[in-house]
Amino acid sequence: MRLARKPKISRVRKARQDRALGTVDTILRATAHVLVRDGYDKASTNRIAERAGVSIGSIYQYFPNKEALFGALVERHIEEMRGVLVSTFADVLSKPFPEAVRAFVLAMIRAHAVDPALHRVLIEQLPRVGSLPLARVRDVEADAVTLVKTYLAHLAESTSLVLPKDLDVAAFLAVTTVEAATHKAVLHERDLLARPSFVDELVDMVVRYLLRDEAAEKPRAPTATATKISAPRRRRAS
Amino acid sequence: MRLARKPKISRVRKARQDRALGTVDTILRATAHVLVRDGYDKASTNRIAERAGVSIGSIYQYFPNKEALFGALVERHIEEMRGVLVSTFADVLSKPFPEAVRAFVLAMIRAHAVDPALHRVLIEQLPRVGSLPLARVRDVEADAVTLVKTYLAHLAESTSLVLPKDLDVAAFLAVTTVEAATHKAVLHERDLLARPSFVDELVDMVVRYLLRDEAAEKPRAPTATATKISAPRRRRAS
DNA sequence: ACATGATGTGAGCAATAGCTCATGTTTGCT
DNA sequence: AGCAAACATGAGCTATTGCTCACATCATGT
Repeated sequence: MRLARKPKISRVRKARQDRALGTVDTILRATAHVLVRDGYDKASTNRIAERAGVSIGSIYQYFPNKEALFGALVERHIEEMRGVLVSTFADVLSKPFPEAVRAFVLAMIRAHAVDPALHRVLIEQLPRVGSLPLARVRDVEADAVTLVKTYLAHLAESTSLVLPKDLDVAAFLAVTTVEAATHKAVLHERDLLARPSFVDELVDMVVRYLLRDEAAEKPRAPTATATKISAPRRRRAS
Repeated sequence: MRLARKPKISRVRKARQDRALGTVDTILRATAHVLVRDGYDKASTNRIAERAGVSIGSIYQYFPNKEALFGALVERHIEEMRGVLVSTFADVLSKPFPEAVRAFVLAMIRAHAVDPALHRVLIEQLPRVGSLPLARVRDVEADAVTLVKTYLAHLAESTSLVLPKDLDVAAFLAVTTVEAATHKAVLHERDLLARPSFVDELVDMVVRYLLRDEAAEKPRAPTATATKISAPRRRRAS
């Protein structure tokens, strides 16, 4: 209600003792819990404090305001998903093409499976938490697009594979497609997701699109070769 | 804040006179305006009334509560987009395959261009408005998937085209892909959207995926034939 | 043992939200 | 013209929110 007021003095402490670290973690867990259970509207700071078994004062000891509290939660969740993604990307990039796509898809599914319920609420209500967390998500997505684009460029140079001309659009479409499909499937179409054909088809779709050769006829075509590529730029340490 | 209270008596009027119809329209316009300008959190009923140049009382004359107000706005917007979509679908279905896909993509872009700013806020904050409007959006999407699936089934029967085996997944992927790509492009990647290659590539992707023939080599392949198909089921009159 | 800063508490305040209702104004009908 | 119903008003009520601050407790070094 009163998010507009300028902070007079930074009264916010950083946790220095173990006890405090624990409190911060408890608060964030409670935030996630209440958010998932009651939705953003009902997730008042008082309620969160109650759930955490902590006084409201403690929350404002470590977070300047409600927005920062939710921001921290978002940041945490993004880093978790990002961790899953990045840790898989390393060997994704060294695989032959169709397998790399499959690994990419599987990584995306795993990343979305970290905490689906929280992920859902976060995605659905992210902008309400301020513009910063939303920007962070776009950063991650932009990173992915850049990565894929670079990967495709390397592929085009070092192999005989025929790729789309407009790699900007191609990378955007590939990432958007995989992200959207896994996102929607994990959140709303668990039965489709459970079918083996789901991953197969999604991989098939992306491979068929990116590969303009008779090599695309069989996903297992041994035409593609391995390519190393630089890791995605990090904005800060995880 | 006080959405939980049970309605004692339906005090809500239906607009019968022209003046009232105008008031309702003014209120909804103001709701959209404030929502886009200030975001959902700041979009209080008092503020909306002020913007509309109408007293708060008037709002509660036609909407039982804030949720219903936003619900009505969502309903309106959905019907508008749906109108654009459905009106294009008629001739989409009578076209040869690759052209049908292109028309479908263009229709989706047009639908998202109805009121992008409002669409954005609505999408981003929809769930907060209650579960009903969100369900309506899913209905529309589910309709699209069903429609595409039926279309594909007819295609498979009446032509020699080779399609994916799992039509459920195929239809889901096709709709999700086109929806997500156009949605993200319209909202966040206007520069990509502006390139001619955007539509070309998106169409190409879907066509290549759905068509497992040498017929897919050239999007303009004259192999595909026209097929008529029933219109999407409506839930209520527009 | 004691001092000092880090940590934790919770009653309560100012602001604002959604919403009501007593009252006034306009419209349509005879 | 006159009347009833539809329409419109807005001061103000209550609930609740985000947040403060004076104070208590704990952890640690000396």
